[in-house]
Amino acid sequence: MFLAPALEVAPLLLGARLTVSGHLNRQHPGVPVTLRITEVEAYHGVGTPGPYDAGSHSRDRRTERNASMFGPPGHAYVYFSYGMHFAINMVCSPEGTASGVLIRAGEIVAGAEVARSRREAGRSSNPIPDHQLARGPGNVASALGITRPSHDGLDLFAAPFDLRAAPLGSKKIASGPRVGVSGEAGSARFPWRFWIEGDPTVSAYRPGRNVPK
DNA sequence: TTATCGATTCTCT
DNA sequence: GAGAATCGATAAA
Repeated sequence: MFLAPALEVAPLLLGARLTVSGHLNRQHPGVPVTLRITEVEAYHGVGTPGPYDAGSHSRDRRTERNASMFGPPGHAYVYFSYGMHFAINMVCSPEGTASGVLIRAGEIVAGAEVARSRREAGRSSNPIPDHQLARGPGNVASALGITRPSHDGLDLFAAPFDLRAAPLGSKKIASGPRVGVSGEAGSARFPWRFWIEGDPTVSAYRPGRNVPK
């Protein structure tokens, strides 16, 4: 087991509340939406103590895409994925080094109507159940109205964000391999996914390709 | 219930 | 040009 910034921070984010005021989202502005975080993943990058993390965007060097992961801790790294989704990370390591925690899922505890209208925009099928409003990293960003051009690199502890720790109570934390990460980095040797056990908002596990036992 | 597949575009090789 | 830290619909079992 390895110890490094993102790995220390990831479990602490479970149960925390992330509020995003909607005004930066031009397509779907609205009242603030608050997420109770229930699932996260840690990623290591350049300059972070611990093993080489082949699943990390910042595994080798700084690029235009991952630049904010090398920025100050406590800020957002927002990336665009699979041609259609955004996902948000909290940067964890000192400026100049890279590590982050991907916010994978949560429960919408305020602003559910705005979140639902953003999620359902452009789709014509069944209404989305409450527990699926922010299930999966792409859905988290969608429900909160987060995009790369408007939110990448911003401080998570200042407007339009407001991140606050919250006690987890009697809930238990579970951990396991990360979702969709290929190769050894997606194996049980990297149990860097953390979630609140039994919570219905936690996303489904999907193994990456070529993951060894 | 589980498996497969298409959508869509950015990033790096 | 290939692959990607995904999602949701549809098909199969």
